[in-house]
Amino acid sequence: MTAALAPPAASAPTRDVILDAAERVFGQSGFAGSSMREISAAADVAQALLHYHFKNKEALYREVFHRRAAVITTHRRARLAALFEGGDAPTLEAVLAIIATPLSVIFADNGQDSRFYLQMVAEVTVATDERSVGIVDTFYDPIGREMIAAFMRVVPELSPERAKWAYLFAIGARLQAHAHNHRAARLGQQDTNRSPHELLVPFLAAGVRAMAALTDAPGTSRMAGRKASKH
Amino acid sequence: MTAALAPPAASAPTRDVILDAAERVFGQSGFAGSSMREISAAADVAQALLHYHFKNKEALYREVFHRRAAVITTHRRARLAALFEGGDAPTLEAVLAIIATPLSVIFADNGQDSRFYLQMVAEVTVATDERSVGIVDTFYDPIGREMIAAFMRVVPELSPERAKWAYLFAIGARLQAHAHNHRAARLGQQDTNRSPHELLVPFLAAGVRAMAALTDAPGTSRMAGRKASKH
DNA sequence: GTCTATAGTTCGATAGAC
DNA sequence: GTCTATCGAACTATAGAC
Repeated sequence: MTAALAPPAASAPTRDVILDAAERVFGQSGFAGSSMREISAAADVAQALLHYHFKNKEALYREVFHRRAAVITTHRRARLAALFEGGDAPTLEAVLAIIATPLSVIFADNGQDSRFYLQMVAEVTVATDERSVGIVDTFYDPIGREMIAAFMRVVPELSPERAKWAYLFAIGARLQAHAHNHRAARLGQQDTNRSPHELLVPFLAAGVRAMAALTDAPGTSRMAGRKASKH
Repeated sequence: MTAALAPPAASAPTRDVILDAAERVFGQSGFAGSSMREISAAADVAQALLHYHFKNKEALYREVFHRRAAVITTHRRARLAALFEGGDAPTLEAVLAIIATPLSVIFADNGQDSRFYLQMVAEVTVATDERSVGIVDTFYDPIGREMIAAFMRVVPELSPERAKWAYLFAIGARLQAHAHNHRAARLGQQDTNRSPHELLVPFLAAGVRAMAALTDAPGTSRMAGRKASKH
């Protein structure tokens, strides 16, 4: 990797310095709660430089997502492909483990760098404004559809409708767990436990299987028999 | 209920008109993305009136939470008490159904009124800034602790640690499901299915039981009980 | 590419008439 | 209690020197 062959011939380092700072600030304060001034101060560059490298605030915001999501989607796609290219069917747990994989594993950092990005993901995932919906549609809908399809392949009894909800429940649980950890860390509370990734996968797997086993009648669950989770 | 005995002798109607508008605007655009001007326009009152009835923007924001959360917490507490006052132990499903109960049931509306409020809850629940954390601590931590305690009563094998994660997973899944529905409604997409409340409870119940049945997480036993981490 | 300076807008909050 | 009018601060974005 000689410096002469840097990606687009533009000054990549400064661009990334800005993106790093933007990720930190946006992650902590959200889109509307962050100012270009604050980001430029965090990046230790002039504010005008943000507009030189990126068109405006929203473009900068989107670029932070683009930089990370491209890597994440590639990673997840590769692991999905690896799971299904073998002869035998993978387990539901293996598919869920892809979603539950911490970003620190994907980006090989100590978790500090990708932490704020996950806050940004959480914001756009629960928000319903146009900007947020557009970002999710662009960067996370494609891999989301592939995950839902994978759910149906490893649990054939799962209807498309329920597979969709399974995915949404999984994303929600994962982001909430992260927010809680992030919050605890921010408050300086010592985390008595490790992150709940070991709990998340079994939790979600059992939930998905239960949904697949549900008969259609709503409200008649009565006791929802405990027969056989086939594991 | 004669009008003469209205709650605090202050002009309650106008206050509520403002709170309704604030809920709508805050729910759609978040705290930082909403302006007092926009809220006053939505309420069709002068902007100065917002500052007369509420000290400032943040106080107005908190008051929206206060108005709703008081009712929600009372409702959940009553249902928890009703569950446990009987002689026999309630099911996990019954406890989870309290969390999954739509706000439209609690407030007896058609779901339009409380929809934006749930967006506000989602925002502060995933965010980690001081304002959001403070609101969750004030309005949702108490009932959250009671819910976690209830989990442990109906599933005695559940450790406090895992009960906490179960609660967080449940909240995350519920809010994510709402955001998806809200988003679909905003985009004018017809919802082919009903809200996933019938799916949510069995999903969560199976997940919680699976967590309770887990032997100590694989590969974690070694880390347990070491002295304070040096960080 | 990076800076300083600033134009033009919007914001939260207040003063004061009624 | 409710309004109009406005202040001062903060914001995004751009112009232009280097």
